[in-house]
Amino acid sequence: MNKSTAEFAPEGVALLDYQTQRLQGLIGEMVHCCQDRMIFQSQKFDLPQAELRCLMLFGDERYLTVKSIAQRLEVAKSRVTKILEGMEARGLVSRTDDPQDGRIRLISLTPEGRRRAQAVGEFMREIHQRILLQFEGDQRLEIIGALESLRTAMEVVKQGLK
Amino acid sequence: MNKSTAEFAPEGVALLDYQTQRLQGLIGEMVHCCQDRMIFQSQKFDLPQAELRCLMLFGDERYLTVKSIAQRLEVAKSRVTKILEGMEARGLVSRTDDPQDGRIRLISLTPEGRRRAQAVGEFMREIHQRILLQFEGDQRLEIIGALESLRTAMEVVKQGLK
DNA sequence: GATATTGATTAATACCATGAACAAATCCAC
DNA sequence: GTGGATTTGTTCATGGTATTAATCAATATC
Repeated sequence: MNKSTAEFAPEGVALLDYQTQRLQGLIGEMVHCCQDRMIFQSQKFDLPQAELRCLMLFGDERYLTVKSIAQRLEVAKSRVTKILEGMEARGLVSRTDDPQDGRIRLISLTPEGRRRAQAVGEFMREIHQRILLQFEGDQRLEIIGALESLRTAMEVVKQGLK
Repeated sequence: MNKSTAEFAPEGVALLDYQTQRLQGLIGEMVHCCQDRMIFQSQKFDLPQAELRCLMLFGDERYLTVKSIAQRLEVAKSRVTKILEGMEARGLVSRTDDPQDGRIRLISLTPEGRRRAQAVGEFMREIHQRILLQFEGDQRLEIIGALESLRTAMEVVKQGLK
């Protein structure tokens, strides 16, 4: 690093502190931006955030159980019961009893639920594509690469917490 | 791009779709990681997330008002009243009447509040420094640069939504 | 067949957040 | 300076998010 730029680009410990603060700020802004987007989505599709998240779990899978939904959303089963209550009231999911196992309730999307899920998925894809399209091909690779490294580093630190 | 790697690195529209999905996934993982960290912090410092966020608003400033806190936290004033109620019960803030303007309540951190704020700030700095320290100097610059570009691109797209 | 386990629901509790209605203080215009 | 508008903060009703403990029915295990 060029020593003549010391006034603007700190060195040594000062540099690390500076970069740490910068990283903290940038991550905070990104997260904040994503949260705003989720609120926007929730309003645009007129669904509580939790129901939206639940809606997007049914990728190819025809049926899910309360337990599997709870695991994927990382919430308690009782929370899922509440969420499904709302979604059923909106006609997005239907519950049927498993003929093989009477304890299990099979949750599936209604046609309306599938339509909504597809619309939301398309919207999310659109958003992220628009972000990417602001960059040239090479820069896209760089950014994705950097993000991947960062994500891994963050998970490592998170594991260290536990 | 080398055509012989087409099986693993898609081209053209397929490449864009692939990168879009990748970006979406990575951003999602990062946000999720941050949210987990906030839950961890909340437990570690035995404070609700909203109170933690509020605690960190008092940087140098001696006094804040309910209104200014509401603006910074981007929540309704009535929410701030509730948050401060909790913080006061924990002995983190004190409210005094403004001698100049009887409508205004001046909110300030108690010594205990300042201690807590400092501890939380130190913890956050530590976390982000640990993330950075997993990279070499050059890579740190790259990642921060990429993150900055990405942040800006995300804000641009967000503005386009509105 | 008695007991343990599993899957789902219910109820109690707590946190996050908003909007409407309100009271008190201040501002401002005349 | 009095009267109306604005500003500041609180209270209240409501709704979304999420957990834990208790419970119940069905299944699995022995």
